[in-house]
Amino acid sequence: MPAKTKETPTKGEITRLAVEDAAIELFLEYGYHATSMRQIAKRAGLALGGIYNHFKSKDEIFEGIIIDKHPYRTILPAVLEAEGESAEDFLRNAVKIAMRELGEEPVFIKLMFIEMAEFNGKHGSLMLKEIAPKALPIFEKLVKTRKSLRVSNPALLMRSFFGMMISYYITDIIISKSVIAKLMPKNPMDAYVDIFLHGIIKES
Amino acid sequence: MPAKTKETPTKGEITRLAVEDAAIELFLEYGYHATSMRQIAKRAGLALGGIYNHFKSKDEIFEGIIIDKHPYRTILPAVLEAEGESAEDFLRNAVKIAMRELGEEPVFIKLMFIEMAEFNGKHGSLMLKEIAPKALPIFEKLVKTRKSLRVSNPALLMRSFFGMMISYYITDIIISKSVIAKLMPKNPMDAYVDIFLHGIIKES
DNA sequence: AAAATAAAAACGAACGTTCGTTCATTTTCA
DNA sequence: TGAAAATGAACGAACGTTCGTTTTTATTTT
Repeated sequence: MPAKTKETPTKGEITRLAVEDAAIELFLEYGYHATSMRQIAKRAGLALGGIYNHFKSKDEIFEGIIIDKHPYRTILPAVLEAEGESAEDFLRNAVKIAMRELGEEPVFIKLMFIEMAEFNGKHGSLMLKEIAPKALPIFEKLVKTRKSLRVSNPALLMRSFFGMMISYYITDIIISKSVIAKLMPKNPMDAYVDIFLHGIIKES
Repeated sequence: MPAKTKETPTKGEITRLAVEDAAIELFLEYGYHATSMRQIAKRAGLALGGIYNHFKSKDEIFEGIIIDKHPYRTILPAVLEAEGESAEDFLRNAVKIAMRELGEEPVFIKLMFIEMAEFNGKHGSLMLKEIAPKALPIFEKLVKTRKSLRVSNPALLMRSFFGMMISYYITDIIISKSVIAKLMPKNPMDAYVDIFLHGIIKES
């Protein structure tokens, strides 16, 4: 019999996950403070008091969520395995992988809004401290080894890369229900990445 | 005697502004739902009930704020007056003007977070509908007349432009208290705009 | 200019509701 | 058979809003 690596989840673990899933849905829809413990309990399918067998407080639910849904869990490791001959290939692949992991609805991006809007960035440093140390070396290596890069500052390159990703999803949310969305190219993300790589100005 | 263009503000107008100013500060710090009417009243320097002589509800305060602080009020008109021989000059100037109007602390950007996080984009369409119709023609003209542009889709160009601005402020907020901020170039916005204009890849 | 007056503004107690959390108890699970 | 999990009533606190009243302001009339 192998050492117990992954037993069948216990009842408590199932409930705990159900609470987190319910809370995510509600937080994304109404925000953190406008979501009540009663709503969470109802959607998770248990009584109000039952939540407190798995979480000490409402805050702890949110913290549990941002830990479980944190990009360093799945997205970052996947992105770090991106490959490519040139810097351009590498970054294109990295974006593709990140998008695949983020999925259609970028839960983490929206959680970031909530965190910034309702917690004033209280958990922000935690979020960043997990990502930056892992990602920065990649961009440092990129700058050093790929001569095809115009940008020589790794931190700036990293900021620009993540900024591009974030701004894509934000503008997507903002324009998704407007006529502007219909004016976008077929693959807006490809076009977006292309601008990041080559800029908007035609080289003379 | 000139037609009455701007009389001295009445008492009510002064109080109304004081309430909005107090509310902005608190909303930016704690978010909308975590800010109470009592906090707003206290900071504005009047009694709880007094607020309701100027606003019908808490929601109406927020709406009053996003109308007063809306970019189409001051930022957009200023940006639309940007000039420049080439598209690059024009866009560089536009960014400079936008930054000057946004100021050090981009209140509108943070209000946008609150709106997205706590109102699920309820006012979003209003925000966009005011900006897009006014800004899009500028980018259309830009694409048509400036042959130096790689990007031919005006809507994409506009989205990319605003996305770049937004992502600059977001990443600034995120990294401002981390070591990454110290790794940035002297003028990060200039470097950021440069990437937007020319991309990160060196043309062969 | 002073007095009168009606509207606007300010006040703070009070209302009904909802909030997050606790608790004693019962049920389910290992 | 003990521990873990689930229950829902209960608690005190805080919420947005209302209300009757008083004070201040702005305008009109002396």
